[in-house]
Amino acid sequence: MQDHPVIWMRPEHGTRGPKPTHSRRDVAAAAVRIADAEGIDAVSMRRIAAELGTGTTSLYRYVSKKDDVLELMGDEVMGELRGTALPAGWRPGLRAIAFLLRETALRHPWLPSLTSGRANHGPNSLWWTELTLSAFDGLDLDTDEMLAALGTLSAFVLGHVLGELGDQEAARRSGLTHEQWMEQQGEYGPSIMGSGRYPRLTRVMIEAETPHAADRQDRLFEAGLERVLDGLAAHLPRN
Amino acid sequence: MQDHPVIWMRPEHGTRGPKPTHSRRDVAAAAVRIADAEGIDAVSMRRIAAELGTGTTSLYRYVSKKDDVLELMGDEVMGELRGTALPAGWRPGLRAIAFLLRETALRHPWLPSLTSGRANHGPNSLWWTELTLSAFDGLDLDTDEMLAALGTLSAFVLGHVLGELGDQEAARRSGLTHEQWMEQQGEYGPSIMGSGRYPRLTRVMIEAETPHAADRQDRLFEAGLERVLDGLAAHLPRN
DNA sequence: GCGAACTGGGTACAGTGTTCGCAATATTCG
DNA sequence: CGAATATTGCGAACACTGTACCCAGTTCGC
Repeated sequence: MQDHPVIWMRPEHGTRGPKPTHSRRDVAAAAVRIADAEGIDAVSMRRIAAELGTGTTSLYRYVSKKDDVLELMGDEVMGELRGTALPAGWRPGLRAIAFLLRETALRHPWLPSLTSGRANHGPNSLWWTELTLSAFDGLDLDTDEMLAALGTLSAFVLGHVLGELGDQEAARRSGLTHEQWMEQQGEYGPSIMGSGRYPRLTRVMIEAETPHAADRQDRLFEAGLERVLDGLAAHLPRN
Repeated sequence: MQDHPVIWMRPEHGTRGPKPTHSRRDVAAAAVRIADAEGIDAVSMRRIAAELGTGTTSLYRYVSKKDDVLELMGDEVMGELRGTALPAGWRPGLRAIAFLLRETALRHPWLPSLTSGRANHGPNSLWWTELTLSAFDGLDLDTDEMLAALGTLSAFVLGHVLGELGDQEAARRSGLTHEQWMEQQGEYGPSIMGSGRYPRLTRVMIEAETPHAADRQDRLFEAGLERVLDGLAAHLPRN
């Protein structure tokens, strides 16, 4: 009989031997600290161990594979949302959910690409799921309708945030001005703007105003969110 | 004067020495083949070189870092869409775009997590961008409005597909029945369903019908997509 | 023909996740 | 109280990874 593959089903530690020096939360917190400061690629088992002042392979007493650490990290970050409450009404509730998710993602830019898709089953994540479901309290909706609405909303949020973070990284990795960006954009410099092969793209590159504005992504997110909520509204009760 | 950091701006090869044995497309195609068959983690420089029957470090004649290979892979896959045309009208056009993107992603499950966010500037990707922009032909829309609409749409598609693929992988990695899934779901087996701490989640786990249906994700995608399009419709011309 | 530019590829290095084994330690049982 | 047993910390070792460096061989422009 081997251990359960899901970390949350394994007891954190036995009752027999010496007390462990650290906890899973210590490991998670250390990993989050490293990822926030130096990026997700800096998170290695050796680096975490160094941060905790312990031996590298000692980590495998708390975790059975590196993926478990990532799972712990995801749930650790969701813990930051503990204590928040949702406003009344499904629309304000969903809006709040979307903003909270985006803020959390921007605070920990490594998070979305980490958990993208895969659901986390840690206690904080379960709590968060429970909270999001509470946005529909009192509407007596079909379970499937709720899941569909939440799925659509969080798909948009995840997708938007990934795009936003991708832009941030691209911009940071090669601090370019708008002109340089336009210059190097294409296949072969002139051939994109001049060749006439991409007339619409050329026009967009010339006319687009939004890339200049600092709050561009804020506005894009808000606008997109309202449209998604509009779309959901047609299939949900008035309230 | 060093080489340009963006691969598409570097000439594929010089004019002076011996003709290269392979091309960038060969490298890209080999990498795509490996990723399709064995997953993205199997794509290593040594593995690609073996697939091509060449020396490992010879690849660095075609590419200056592994990230370039990933960029090539992304553009290679977008080439599959060459030759498709969009139906008339913005709504059918956007719908077709969404379906094409999803189908491509499902055909190459490693793609979304690879390019998630970062824009690809290869020729095929530029062509695809041009095509998506053509969905708004004849509406004389503001550039920023077009970008906002396209951004919202593709955020939803990306987010949905990532979730769908995450589910697929989770299901495959531990072929569980619905009951087993429910059993092992929570923090500590009984404590999630029984503790009363997650009443809404408990209800969802019991009632949810969708996880059983084979075409569940198809229907979720279509439903979500229509809602997003509904939301966009409110801010776009009738046609 | 000669030199410059270019390609193929072997070697080497620093890093990675993870397995195994062993000494030290705490708890439980006889 | 021992003795058996479970558990922890951790060093050594292994099979990988990306890639910098070097050099020999090839081909083009002059």
